Amino acid sequence: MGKIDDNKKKKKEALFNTAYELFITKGIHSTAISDIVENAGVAKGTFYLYFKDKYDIKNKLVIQKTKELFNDAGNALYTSGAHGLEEQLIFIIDHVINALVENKPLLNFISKNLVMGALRSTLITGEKNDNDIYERFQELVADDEYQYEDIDVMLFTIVELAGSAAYNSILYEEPLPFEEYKPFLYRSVRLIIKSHRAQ
Amino acid sequence: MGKIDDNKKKKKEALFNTAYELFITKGIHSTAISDIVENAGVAKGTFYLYFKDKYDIKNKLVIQKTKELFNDAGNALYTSGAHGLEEQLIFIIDHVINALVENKPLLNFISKNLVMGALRSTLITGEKNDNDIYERFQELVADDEYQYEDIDVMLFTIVELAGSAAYNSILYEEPLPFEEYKPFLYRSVRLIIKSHRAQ
Amino acid sequence: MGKIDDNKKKKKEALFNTAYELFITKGIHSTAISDIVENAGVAKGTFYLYFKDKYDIKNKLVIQKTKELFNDAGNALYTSGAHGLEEQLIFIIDHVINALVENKPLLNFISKNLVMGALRSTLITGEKNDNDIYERFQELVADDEYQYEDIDVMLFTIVELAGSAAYNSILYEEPLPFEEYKPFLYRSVRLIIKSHRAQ
Amino acid sequence: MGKIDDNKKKKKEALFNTAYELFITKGIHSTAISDIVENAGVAKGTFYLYFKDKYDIKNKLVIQKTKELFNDAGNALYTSGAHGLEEQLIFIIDHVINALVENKPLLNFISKNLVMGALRSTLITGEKNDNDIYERFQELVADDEYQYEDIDVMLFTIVELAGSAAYNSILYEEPLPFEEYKPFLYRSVRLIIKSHRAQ
DNA sequence: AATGAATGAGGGTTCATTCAT
DNA sequence: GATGAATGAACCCTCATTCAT
Repeated sequence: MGKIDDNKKKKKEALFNTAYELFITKGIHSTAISDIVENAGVAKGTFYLYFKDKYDIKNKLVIQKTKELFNDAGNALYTSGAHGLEEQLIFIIDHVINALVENKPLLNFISKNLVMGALRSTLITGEKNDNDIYERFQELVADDEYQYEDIDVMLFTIVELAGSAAYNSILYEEPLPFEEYKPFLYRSVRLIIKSHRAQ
Repeated sequence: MGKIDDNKKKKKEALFNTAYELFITKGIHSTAISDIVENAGVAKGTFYLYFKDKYDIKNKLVIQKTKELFNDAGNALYTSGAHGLEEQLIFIIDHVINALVENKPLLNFISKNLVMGALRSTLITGEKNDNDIYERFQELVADDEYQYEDIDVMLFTIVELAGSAAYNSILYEEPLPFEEYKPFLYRSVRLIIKSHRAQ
Repeated sequence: MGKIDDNKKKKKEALFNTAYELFITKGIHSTAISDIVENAGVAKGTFYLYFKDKYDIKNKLVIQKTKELFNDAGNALYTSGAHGLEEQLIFIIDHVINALVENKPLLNFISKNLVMGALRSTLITGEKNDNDIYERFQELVADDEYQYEDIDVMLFTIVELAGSAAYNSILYEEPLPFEEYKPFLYRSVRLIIKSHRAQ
Repeated sequence: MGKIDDNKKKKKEALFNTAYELFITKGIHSTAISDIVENAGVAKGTFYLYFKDKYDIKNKLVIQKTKELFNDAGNALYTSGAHGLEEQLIFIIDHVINALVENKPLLNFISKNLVMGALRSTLITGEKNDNDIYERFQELVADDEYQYEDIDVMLFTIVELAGSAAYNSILYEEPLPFEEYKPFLYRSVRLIIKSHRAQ
């Protein structure tokens, strides 16, 4: 029983990892399901036991990878000594973006997809995840010395701006190489945060 | 001669228009080149006389449609009575977004692609277009009572934020239906503009 | 023991019923064994304990359903007051066809398959079934005031004609809607019966 | 132009012939489209230029072969010296059935499908075919010394009975080998014909 | 320049069957 | 006997691209 379930998990994991590797190496379009199963060492039919089609596994990967990025940032926050919501959000954004600077294929993969959706997906799926970044955000906001209004709007705006701008800046150096654009981006982020403080 | 050129232009135009219609109706993925040529009333081989492949025509369409959106906004600005860069940029953004609210398939099509890139593409292609929105921006900035620094950065940041946020808000009502999100978005845009004023 | 046998019978029955339901709803071609076992609530491997493959269960169903049709007609005959072989055979044919008119999916399913074969299958399988329609036919013939020659040929000819003609007439209204074709069909059937009377 | 059209016809013909050969050799179910195109010496895609799918080509083959059978019988009728509708129809039925006795795979292929439908399909498609068997029937009826009522019904009934009965009798010797069943069948056919004479 | 028949590699998907548990 | 995860051959069909006309 445990054995079978273990095996199932292992196969799904193998497909997941292999698909990710191929997606970022060859691109989604050029990755065939047959590529995935071959590299994962499972039969073709097995793929369809776990995923509906190529876009199903892609979406699940985007969500997983996005969460990992933010969870890593959340974990790093503990030892960072960042104080106050503003510094903490900047720290998280910065941590995520730095990871993407180091991993451009990943940036290209998650592209501008689903960023905020991915973060909220835990709530939607209902899976309890005590490392959950979305809940962490709420706590950070609650713990700040200031009161904030429309927290979801604030987070959404920051994440969309950072994601969209970083994507172009990192991958295409547009309008500037990211290192040069960074101060502008963070200045905007800080303004957005401040604008959500209850007066 | 002029007639032949006319005919050539007509065929290219037909392919362009047909492709757009199909892309927003059926989606890019589900639109085959054979669909395009059939509906355009030209032969399959003809497609390849004018475009490299499906993605070539797609990219050109995204650029064209983006420019149209901004040019329309730019034209409306003349009769709007909006004064000052802040009001003028808000007017343009608002005009573009309203058009997208009314045309969600178009929003879905240009999605988050190439927004800024499309605007700057005139410079890249070198085609002189005296209606050019990018130049218009420069003029608006120059004419304002304030001085601005890092104008490209400012425009980029605004356009990326507005594009990315509007996309989610209009199509998925995430985090709020657009009408409710709008005040927040415009508040952020104004902050970004102000932050680029030379002190 | 009886319980186990009961359980076995129940599973086989469940597969049988489910397969029939799916065959007439989705068609044989579009019904997969996985559909059958899923709906029957048994495991895939269990199917193979009872049937060789999809066509095995299909054939058995056609035979069963055909017999049910004729047995129902035979039972109704008791209370019908039909006298003489001619009226009795017409009664049976009419009863069967009426049932098919009311159940076109069933007509489509048994189609033109195996009609006579199904009726004689009892003899082949050797299963004793005291309600057996084929034996009933023999009795009806024996009890008639006339003597008949080549009884099997007569029954075969009637059943093939009625089955084949009714199929087209009911399902496709070809060459006429069945209600209009019926008098012609029954006239022919009566002629065939009469032609088998020993002169 | 003529060359291209010639070529098209040749390819379609090749597919048609090859499919027929394979259908009667291996069976429809076991014949893959890839088998057909391979043997026909054309590319896979070419198949779909001419036929929707396997069942499209099958249906067209059944119609074609059925027509050929009846047209051959119709042609033989000219030199047969058969006089009167009764003899003529018996001649045609007999000619067709003899051909099927000699070609059991063909009998198995057209099975009980579409018999009457195939004969009437010319009328439906509107293709003018001066050899058309359905029109020939009308003429034979018109030329007979008797008047007939409900001619379509008569032809339909005869063809369905003959087709259905011959199928079982020839292929399965059920209820008798065909040579022995034949007299019974033809007796029934004659009765049906006579029953349609205007009194 | 324009055509459109032909190509055939390649993709996605299904599903009967097996077999370790 | 019963299970159901895994298999992988098989199949259908699409479609970008070519090229003779």
